[in-house]
Amino acid sequence: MKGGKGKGALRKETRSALKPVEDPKMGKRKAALKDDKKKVTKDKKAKKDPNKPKRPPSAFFVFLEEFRKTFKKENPNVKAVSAVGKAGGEKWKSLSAAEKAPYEAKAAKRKAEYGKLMNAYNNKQAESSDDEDEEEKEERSKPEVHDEDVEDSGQGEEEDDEDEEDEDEEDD
DNA sequence: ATTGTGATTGTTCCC
DNA sequence: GGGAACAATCACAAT
Repeated sequence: MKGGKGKGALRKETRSALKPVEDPKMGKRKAALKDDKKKVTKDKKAKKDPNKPKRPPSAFFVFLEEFRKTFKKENPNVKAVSAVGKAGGEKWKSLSAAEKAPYEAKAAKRKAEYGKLMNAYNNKQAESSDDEDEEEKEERSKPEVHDEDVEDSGQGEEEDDEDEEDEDEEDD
C-alpha cells in the first residue's frame, strides 16, 4: 500500500477532470502547483540539454499508452487526461504481476536503451564541460548495460522471446 | 502560436 | 539512501 493517498496527490477529487476545464481555479495554474507538485515545466533557468535523453516510459506508462486508447475509445466523451490517469492507475494496481510482466519487460528494454543514451549524454556533457581539463572522469556512474542484452541490430521491435519463465502468480 | 496544466505511477538521477 | 523531478497524453486557457 504505500499509504495510498499519503502523498495527497489528489487534493481535489477528480471532479474537475470529468468535466471540461471550466474551473475558475484554473486561474492559479502554476501558482498552486508549487505547493503540491513541483513544477515540472522548465523554469526560466531552462538548462539546455539538447542531448539529454528523455526518460523511458515506465511499465505503468507503457500500460497507460494502451489503456489510454481503450479508455478513450470507450469514453470518447472524456477528454481529461486526469480521468485516464486515475482510471489507469486503478487498473494498473488491479493487474497481477504476471500481467504487468510484459509491461515491465518492455520498460526494462527501454531502460537498457536509455542507459546507452545516458552514456553518450554523459560523454557529451563531459566534453562540453567548461573545464576541459576534466576530459574524462571515468564515466560517471553510468548504469550498467549488459552487452549481451543489447541488441543493436537484429531484433526489431517485436521480439517474442518468451523464454522467460513463467511465474504463474496467481494471487489468491 | 505557444506553453502550461491537470493526474496517474514508476523510474531514474543527483547528492 | 532518500528526495525530487520528470516521463505521455488531450484539450483548453492564458499570455
